[in-house]
Amino acid sequence: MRARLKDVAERAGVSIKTVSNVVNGHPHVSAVTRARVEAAIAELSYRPNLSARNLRSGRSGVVALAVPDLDNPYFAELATHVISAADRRGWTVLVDQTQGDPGKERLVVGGIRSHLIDGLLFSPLALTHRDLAGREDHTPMVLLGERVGRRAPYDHVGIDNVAAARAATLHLAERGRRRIAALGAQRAPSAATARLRLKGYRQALAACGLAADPSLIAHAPAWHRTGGAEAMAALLGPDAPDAVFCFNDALALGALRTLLSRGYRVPEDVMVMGFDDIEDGRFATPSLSTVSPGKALIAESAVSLLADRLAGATGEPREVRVPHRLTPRGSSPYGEFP
Amino acid sequence: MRARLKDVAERAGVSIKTVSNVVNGHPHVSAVTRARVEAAIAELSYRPNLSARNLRSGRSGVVALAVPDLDNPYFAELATHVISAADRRGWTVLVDQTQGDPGKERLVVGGIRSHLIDGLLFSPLALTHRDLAGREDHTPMVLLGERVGRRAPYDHVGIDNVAAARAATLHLAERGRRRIAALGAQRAPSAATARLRLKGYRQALAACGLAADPSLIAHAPAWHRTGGAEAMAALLGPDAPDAVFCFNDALALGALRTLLSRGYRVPEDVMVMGFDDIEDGRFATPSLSTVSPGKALIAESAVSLLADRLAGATGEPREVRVPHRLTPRGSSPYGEFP
DNA sequence: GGCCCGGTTTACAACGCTGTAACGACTTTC
DNA sequence: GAAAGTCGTTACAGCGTTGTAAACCGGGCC
Repeated sequence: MRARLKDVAERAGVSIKTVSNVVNGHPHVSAVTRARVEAAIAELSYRPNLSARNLRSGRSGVVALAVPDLDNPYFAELATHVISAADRRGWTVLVDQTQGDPGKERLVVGGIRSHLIDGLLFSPLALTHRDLAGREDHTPMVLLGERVGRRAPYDHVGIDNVAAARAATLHLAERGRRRIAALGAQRAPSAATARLRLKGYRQALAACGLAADPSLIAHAPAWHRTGGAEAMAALLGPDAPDAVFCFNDALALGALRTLLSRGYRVPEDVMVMGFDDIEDGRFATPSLSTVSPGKALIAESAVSLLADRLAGATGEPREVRVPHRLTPRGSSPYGEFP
Repeated sequence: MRARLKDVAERAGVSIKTVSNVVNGHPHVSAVTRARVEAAIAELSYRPNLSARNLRSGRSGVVALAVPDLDNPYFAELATHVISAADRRGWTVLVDQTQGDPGKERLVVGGIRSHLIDGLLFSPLALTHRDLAGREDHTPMVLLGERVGRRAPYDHVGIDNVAAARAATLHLAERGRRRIAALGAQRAPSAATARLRLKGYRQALAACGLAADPSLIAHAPAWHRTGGAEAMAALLGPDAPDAVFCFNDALALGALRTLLSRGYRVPEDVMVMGFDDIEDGRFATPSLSTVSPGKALIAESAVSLLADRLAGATGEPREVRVPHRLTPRGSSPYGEFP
């Protein structure tokens, strides 16, 4: 059987509480006693029982990260950063996959694991502010990605999607492209990110005096490669675009594949721009231009906001805007084309 | 404050234990009482305190999954399957990233979270059987990937790497290639997977009567895209290979990039074969031929083995070999080339 | 009517830990 | 030399839950 405080105490010839004090690094323990206790701890290879500690203290040292899907490289990369940031604070991360399913998302915010976790980092996909408004669980929560409703009383970390999408579109226009398509529009009421990126795209067109041709807007119900490949196919034809701004990198990689397999040259015939800066894009051929959202900083900010709440901060919900960066690569290069 | 059993009991006018019985679905609770208790539970939106339950029962319902890095698409995809498989059994998954660091790996198997988790699924990278042999923690553990040492007393799930590598190499030889390179060899004593795949490669060459040219074996200290790109560059030159078997898909995608950017045609000049069947490979141009290791089945088997141990199974360590499949795609197609 | 039996409900203790308060021994201060 | 403080250590209670064992209650049987 595993050793308990009691066993260590008996072995060291002190009281249980003294062992507890040593374990927790309390002051007012004499050097001699401390040494004896530490020896006993080592001999029995004692480890604190976290369940008991949690029960007593109400804290578990575990935070949950709920994302749609770790298959998605963006979330996988975000998760590594969150785990690192949490680790730096001595926390462990428990990962929930919601699959973007409203039911599962509701379970997560409803506190399905509430007694196990101290806080929740949640990247919602399907839930609207309505769902969050009625939240009964009181575990601190920080929202990642798009803000869900203007009034949701939760800390939020995200980027300025409108500005980023505008910059990405302008980047294509600056390279002389006139028929710039947008790929990844969505109709669902919860698709806030898609709406904002489309808005930025339209602002950029307007700023350049380019007409907003509705046939250049391609919808994609899900933002993965297959959807990008299909949506790109729908854009091609007699009036094919000369550039396409995809609302994320997965869509862009799918689009790239369709373009190349149909004999289009990238970037010469069609420039491609993504969003997210996932590792794969860097190694595509040609390498994928993209918007880099600073994932490490997003993760760090989110964990930091949560840390404040766990430390008892009660003020107004805070809004963190993490800066983004345009990262031009081979699919939209500077310079001349033949 | 959050409701406890006691609060529900008072509201329903019964004892604490009766509420506990209802919550746990015990028999011998009258329909009337059950209904009253359930109403009270709903009104107070009671949720069991998992810490207390764990303390009492010694079970947490949490299993840990320790992988080198979620950034790596192979592990990200594996993680999604593990999380799903665990979810089906009502378990939650806590993810640890070891970064392939021996120190962190040792912490994980040493039981750093032992009181928090019921079991451990561990995909070792750096640890050898020596490290595992002295394991003191008694949390059930199942090893994923390469077997660490022949005698480690742990259940293990993996694929037949030698056979898979042999099949992949033969596949290239069958398409008429004679100078087939291997990319991803490693010298570290812990690099069991690399050794086995190299062995399969050599067996295939021998079976075809092809000479084993040492200059065709490229080393890569880490199996990511950058390493693949660099190793591929080292293989090129006057005696460039006409096919390359990469020990995983990330290496292959890096190699692909080097080949294309240097003007080689794939598959005409050089065929490329990967290993792992990650999503990215499917969307590369050309799409990447690979070995599919059945990740869903690996995850399911591992969770199932762990479930048996948690249920008290004590027999000999079990060895599960999950079948693999050769998945030819554009980078090594059937048919003729100009 | 008393007794036993089965289903239903309950009191109690314990899981391992830590905050509180109090204790004893020793030092400092007037 | 007595009072006041300081330091190191301890006893105790309680966090919310569940297993155990015992109490309770009504119906069927002798």
